[in-house]
Amino acid sequence: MARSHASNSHAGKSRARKESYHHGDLRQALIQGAIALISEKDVGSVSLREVARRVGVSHAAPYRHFADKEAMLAAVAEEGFRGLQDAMQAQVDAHPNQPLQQFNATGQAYIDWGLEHPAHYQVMFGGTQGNPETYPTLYKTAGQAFQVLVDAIVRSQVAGQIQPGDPKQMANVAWAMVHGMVMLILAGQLSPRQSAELSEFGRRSLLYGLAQQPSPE
Amino acid sequence: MARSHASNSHAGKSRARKESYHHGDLRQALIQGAIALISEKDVGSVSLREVARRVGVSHAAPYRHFADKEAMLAAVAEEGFRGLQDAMQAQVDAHPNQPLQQFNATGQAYIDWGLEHPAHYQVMFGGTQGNPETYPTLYKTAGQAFQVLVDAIVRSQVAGQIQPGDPKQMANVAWAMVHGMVMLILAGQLSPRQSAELSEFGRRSLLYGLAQQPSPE
DNA sequence: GGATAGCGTTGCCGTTGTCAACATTCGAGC
DNA sequence: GCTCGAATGTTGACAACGGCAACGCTATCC
Repeated sequence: MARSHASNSHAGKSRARKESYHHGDLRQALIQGAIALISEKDVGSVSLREVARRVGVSHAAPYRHFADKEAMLAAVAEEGFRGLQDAMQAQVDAHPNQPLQQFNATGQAYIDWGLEHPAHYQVMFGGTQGNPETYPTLYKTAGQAFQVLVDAIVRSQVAGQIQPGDPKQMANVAWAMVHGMVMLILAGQLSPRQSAELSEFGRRSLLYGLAQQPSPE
Repeated sequence: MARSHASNSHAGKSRARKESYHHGDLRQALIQGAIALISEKDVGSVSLREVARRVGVSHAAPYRHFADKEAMLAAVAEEGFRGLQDAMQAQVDAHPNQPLQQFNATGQAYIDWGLEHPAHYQVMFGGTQGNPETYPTLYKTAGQAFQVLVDAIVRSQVAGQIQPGDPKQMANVAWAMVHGMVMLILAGQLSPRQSAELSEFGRRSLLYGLAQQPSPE
């Protein structure tokens, strides 16, 4: 629309989308296009060709950047883990010097992120799991997100607000809990209001336990 | 093996696979074939046509029994929930009059089942979730499996081994936990030995809590 | 300024999900 | 027992898809 009289004379990148044969950063454009597409339709019905169409390149162009469709989805998943990590880290930063608050808020941020990006979340966990060797950077990125949780637990332990014990194991348990809650809620068995109650209930259950008597076995 | 000399002379169903035009129970055969196929290859690379081939019918035959591929996978998922429920119920039966043991064993049975049927498990949770209306029997079957857990919690409450409170909510939390653990383990981040440790650690965390001090907030 | 490698395109292949038209069989009512 | 309709299964077709090969454009580096 707005055709400014200012000639975008500077050659370089400002021309951006002009019909240049080369795209500049197609790889990133494909990932973003795929994320957009996935959030509109469901995961299964996403095709490499439609992503390419959306971005405005030919159907085979993606193969210059990804070995196959699975590799592209792995990149999408990786991007998801980055977003998830950012959301969790933001809560850590929002509660300085309050380790247990950080732990709680981090878990809630995880749940919220999953519920806000259901399809993307499914790509992150429904896809190619099993062999970390196949997509090492994906594996590494997921591990970094996980580390945010571990760190919050360690700080809570130092502050005496969480029991001593292997923080990684504790983080596994906490992660399992929030992950399971996201899946259950996405499975459609709970209303949004019930979801909020569940997350609070889950938080308390994990921290303080369900058992009546403290003697194990 | 044991080939009895008893002639299967009675015409009817015993002939089973004879080249009859009609299959007898194609629907069930397709479901079983799909389960077999899924457990061999991975979930995504399962095609309706290959299932049909495997069962020995034409590529369009499945459409007499399922609206589309998704509906067939929903039936596969439903079958999975039945198996899962059976595995859990077996543990309940194995520990009569020991409610908390039932609760623990039920959770472990859930995890074991998921780890033993990874691909099938992914169909159950990776697939068409969201609108219970679409596949009501699937929704109902999943709910029945869930109920096994709820019942075990109620009995534990009656026995004074689990705190009073909404058992359904508690079951949600427990389900989230075991489900999350299965997903984490299937994601390949843990060795089998670590998995066993995790499940025990998770059980204790859920029952007795992670927090150092019992005062909330 | 010409080679070269990176990036994108076109064209093609086999496979898939799905539909429509046709064939076979089973079972109910005469 | 025969006929006829409803189930059930088959064949053939179509568009879309993932993936490969062969080719074209263009930026860069000597």
